[in-house]
Amino acid sequence: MSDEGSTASVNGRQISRPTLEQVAARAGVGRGTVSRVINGSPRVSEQTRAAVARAVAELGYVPNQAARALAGSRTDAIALVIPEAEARLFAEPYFLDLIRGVSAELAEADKQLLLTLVRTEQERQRFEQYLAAQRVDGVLLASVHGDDPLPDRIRELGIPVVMNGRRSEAEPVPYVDSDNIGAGRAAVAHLVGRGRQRIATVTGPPDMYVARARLGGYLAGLAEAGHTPDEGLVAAGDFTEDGGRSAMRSLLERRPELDAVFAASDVMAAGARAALREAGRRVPEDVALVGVDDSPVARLMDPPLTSVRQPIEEMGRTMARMLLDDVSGTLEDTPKRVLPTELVVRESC
Amino acid sequence: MSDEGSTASVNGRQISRPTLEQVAARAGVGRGTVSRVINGSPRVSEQTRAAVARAVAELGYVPNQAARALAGSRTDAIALVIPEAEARLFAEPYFLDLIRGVSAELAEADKQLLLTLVRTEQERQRFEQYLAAQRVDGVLLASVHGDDPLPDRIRELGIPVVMNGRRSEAEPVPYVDSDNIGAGRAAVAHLVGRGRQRIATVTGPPDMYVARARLGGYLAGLAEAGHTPDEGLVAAGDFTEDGGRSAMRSLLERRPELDAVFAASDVMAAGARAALREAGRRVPEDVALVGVDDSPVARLMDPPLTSVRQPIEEMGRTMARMLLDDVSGTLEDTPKRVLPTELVVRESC
DNA sequence: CAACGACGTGGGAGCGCTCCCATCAGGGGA
DNA sequence: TCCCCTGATGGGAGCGCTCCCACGTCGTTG
Repeated sequence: MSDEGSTASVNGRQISRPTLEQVAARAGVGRGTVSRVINGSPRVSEQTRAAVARAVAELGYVPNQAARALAGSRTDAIALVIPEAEARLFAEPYFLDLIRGVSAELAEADKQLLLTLVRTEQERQRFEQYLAAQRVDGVLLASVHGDDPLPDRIRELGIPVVMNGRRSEAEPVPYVDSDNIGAGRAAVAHLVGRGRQRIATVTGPPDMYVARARLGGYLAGLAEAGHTPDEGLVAAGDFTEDGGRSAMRSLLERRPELDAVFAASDVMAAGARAALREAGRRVPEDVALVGVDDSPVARLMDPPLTSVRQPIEEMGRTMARMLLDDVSGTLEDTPKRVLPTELVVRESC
Repeated sequence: MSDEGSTASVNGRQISRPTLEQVAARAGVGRGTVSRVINGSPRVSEQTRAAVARAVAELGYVPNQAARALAGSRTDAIALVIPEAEARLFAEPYFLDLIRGVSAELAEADKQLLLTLVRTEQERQRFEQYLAAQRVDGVLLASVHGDDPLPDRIRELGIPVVMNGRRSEAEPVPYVDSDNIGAGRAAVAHLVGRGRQRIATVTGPPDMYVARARLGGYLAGLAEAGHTPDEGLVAAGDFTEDGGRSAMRSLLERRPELDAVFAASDVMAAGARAALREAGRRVPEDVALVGVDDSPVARLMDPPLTSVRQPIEEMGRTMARMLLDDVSGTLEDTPKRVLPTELVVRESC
């Protein structure tokens, strides 16, 4: 009775899960040999390998993860941390796409995805406890603000991290970002190409690098087209629909003659659209509109919104790959990757 | 050197995590006593408890999760399984809301959320391996089709399961669903109240219970209003925008005189909206439209869409709570919970 | 005044792995 | 023929915890 593996009762019946030891007995080999086979070590003869494989199949053996983690001090799990506030704010499919990419990559590497939505400061601290409890081999961080100390703290704990986006131009922690400057430039270039003269922008909150970068792209685009920048044509939003609406109102008040708007997100573009309709401006006849994200709302807007697409899922995959490399020690130090964006033209300009 | 806890190197420096043993030594008590304090056992004197708490704080002790799982055979982790295909199909925020609810509830109970997106049949099988590896204490299943054997298989493994939605009227596995029949009835009652006479419906795929239930609600609503059902007013979609569009086209062809449509999802309603526009029908003047989900696209449609809201986040919370109860053994057998839906009236009817 | 619970406590015995060292055959070179 | 090296294998020693039994030490009861 003492060597039957762990058991669980199901409707009174006992289901028992075999252990390494039992597989070894069945295959007529030692524990170490079975372990070697399971972990794909080359130091096993072909014959033995086959015998062990047979025993594994016959018993339906699956290694116990907890025991592996304890003995080998690695968990085969990765945490993805998403601040709850952001999950509401952002064009919502963003995080689903990101999760999809991360998940796909981790599945290929046979790693588990631990999803952590962080709501409060208290939960943040609890998250650091999890890390200390050695539940994960590495951490992926989505949507970090400019002054967030978490990435550095995690690194201090000796745990590999990769971020989605960066906190500033000179980000010391490994990250994967999309080309936000390029996004702004592409949008402006397109509007200029359509003959627009007075191009405004609705930006994100200035404490986020992504907002500053898109604004930078907008300014660069204007400069390249020989336009003079005008502060009156820049209004700050906060990545919400309401924010987009009021930013647009203030733009219309200050510069009623504007004929195009680059909104730093589709959601803000939707708000801007509403403000334009209020003011009796037609899109695209009177004012052309471009957003960022190419989210489903862009397709559904009236008229459908031209938008700069980010390769979100690909960012997720890249982050996961970088992190796994870091965990396994095959990583260049502090890598940064910036993925290209792409303008998707629809009827709004 | 042999009793210093596990170590990890960080920039060449060594960070060591204390063990129970070390806390015990520091507090001048035995290992068992520290364990009791950590786990909140009442069988410890107040004085000892305080001494241990101090030692824990001084050393920054955090219990090693792998060791706990191995010795205690529980992982404090729950898996949430989402079929990848569905994640694309559905009104996308659906799963984010669900995740949010689950995550909130698990965080309160100090459990981890393991997110599993299942893409292929192969990944499904790998998931069963994970279960066998005892990585999780229980499983939450989202979006199960009528013939899915997975829920039963998991139960056979002796692992607690709760599903989101059900496979049929007589679902043997614990589940949390929303009142889909009530949703259909509410939509029809509203349309009837607005004087609509020829009310059509675009349904989901008939192999999903949720689709049949909403159709059932539609039929019940008609019956309650004294309307005679007409098969020509029923067209099957597949929960996609395209599906909604072609279903609407066929409805218009068969019953050009229809004056209202109940679409079984917002996404299909968006497709139907497009088909109506094509056909020159105005919404709501010629045809009134109601959807289900109350997703962001409903608000953004033109005109904004009346829709039946499901309490998605609340479903997530309820599922998590039920599962945790099941895991801890404090659960009534095979509980079912059906949460109410709510009509959100906008300009589309 | 002895016997007896109750309570608080210490620590042995695992949980199922990985790591690593010792062992054992063979085969080739001196 | 003997020795050494290589490749394959067995199994001890943990990993850090929980479970549980055994051991005082009291206050209480007959």
